[in-house]
Amino acid sequence: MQSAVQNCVTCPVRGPHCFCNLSPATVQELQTIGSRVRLRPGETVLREDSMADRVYVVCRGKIKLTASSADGKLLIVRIAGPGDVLGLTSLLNNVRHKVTAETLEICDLKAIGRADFLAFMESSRDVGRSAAVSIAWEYEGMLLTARRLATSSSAAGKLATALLDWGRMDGAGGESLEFRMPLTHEELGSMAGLSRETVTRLLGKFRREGLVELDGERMVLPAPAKMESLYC
Amino acid sequence: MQSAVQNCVTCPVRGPHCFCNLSPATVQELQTIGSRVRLRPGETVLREDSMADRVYVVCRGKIKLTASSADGKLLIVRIAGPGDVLGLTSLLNNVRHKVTAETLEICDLKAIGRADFLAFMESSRDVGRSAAVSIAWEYEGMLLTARRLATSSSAAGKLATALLDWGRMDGAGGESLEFRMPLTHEELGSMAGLSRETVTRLLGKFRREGLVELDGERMVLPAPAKMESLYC
DNA sequence: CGGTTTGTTGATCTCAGTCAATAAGTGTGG
DNA sequence: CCACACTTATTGACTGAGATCAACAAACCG
Repeated sequence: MQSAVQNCVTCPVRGPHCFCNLSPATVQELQTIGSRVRLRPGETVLREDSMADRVYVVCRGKIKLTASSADGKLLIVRIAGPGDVLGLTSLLNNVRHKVTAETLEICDLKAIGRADFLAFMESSRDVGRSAAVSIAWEYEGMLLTARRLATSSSAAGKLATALLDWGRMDGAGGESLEFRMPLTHEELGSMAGLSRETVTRLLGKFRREGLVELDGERMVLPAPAKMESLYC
Repeated sequence: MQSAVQNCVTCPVRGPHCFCNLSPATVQELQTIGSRVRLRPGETVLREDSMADRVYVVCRGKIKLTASSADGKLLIVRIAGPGDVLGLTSLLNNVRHKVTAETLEICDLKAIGRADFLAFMESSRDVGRSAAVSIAWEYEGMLLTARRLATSSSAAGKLATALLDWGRMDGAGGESLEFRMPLTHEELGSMAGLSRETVTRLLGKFRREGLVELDGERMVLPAPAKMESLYC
């Protein structure tokens, strides 16, 4: 039980789009509110259509966000990581959640009730700013997703763009992109709006063309530029 | 030249997701910064790939936001109206614009330079909050768009969902949705990810089925629930 | 072990994109 | 007012990409 991130003040998670990127005084205050939660892989953090009565700050682990349509088809919205906030947009809009969040790994979260969070936002001016930056970052990602879905006409284009987006978000920014790909073909299909079988076929094609290398969960895109020019 | 909205303090635009929904003192300050711009229909407010060096608050008129892919296909992101802010997410993320904004009518805008806006945000705590709420609202809309694009498999589903989304955003919330539809078939196609011809065919089909009534720019969806259950 | 999820490949079929031709509307200038 | 150009809408025919169905292999797991 020692390894949970216990202290916002000493926590090293401070990316540029990280919600916790606050002034020292405000971090102190953040430390005093909310409660810590530890979840095992596969647990549900928040559920579509439920009321947004609290927000969760991700301290450790990755969390899959999905949105579903009436007939059960899924869209993988994004994979949230440390520094992200879950449920914030729904809470601010005072509407029900439109996404389901499910842990992929062991996760540490900080849960903050609605009233506490709003009070926190009123109390320090950098909270609103940080929330805005955080949501703005999510928004830009969502925009890329929507554009990809709307404008890539071919299945190859959709899958290639989805892989490139993922790799650029997750991996190092070198010439060849290398990253973990924990999703099944079915889930990749959900991201790109394709069927499971089509994902299999296309990955095979990409591999034969030398655009994708696969080794278990490890995925490498050796020539992202070429991939983009060919299919996107 | 009298009709331009000249004063933030007396301006009546104060929706729940409106950026200008600020405390009186902050509105006073807003009034003192930035400069007013009037644009005619069809003019460009901001351009994809340009730097986000200012934000625009929409005071009057409607503005079409589009995102384009490498091969020139368009996605209509949304139609912005009074109280919306343009360019805010790009400015906060310090990246180039990912959308192009073009006026549909005569528009009054308030332009605020990057530095001024950031200073404004630092000066009053409700600015950050209001910005966060504003972006959160855009985010939710973007999420709906992406979900629609990803999960509606059939063309009819995509178009029906696009029309329903549009009507619910724009029109009254009664049993039958009635609203202005200023978009051409081509543009509707861009919203839903369809070709122009398919839009024509589907609108004809919907009309024959009594799901859509058209009279010039006026569009009525007499049975949104039925439409949703049939196609979404 | 058996059962379930995941990956792979082939065959078929349908939906919607594309091409083409035409009509209808809209504005412009003579 | 008409001729003209241009945009937008409409309909038909064709075709191809990808979903679906089906069968099976491989991995995973209690």
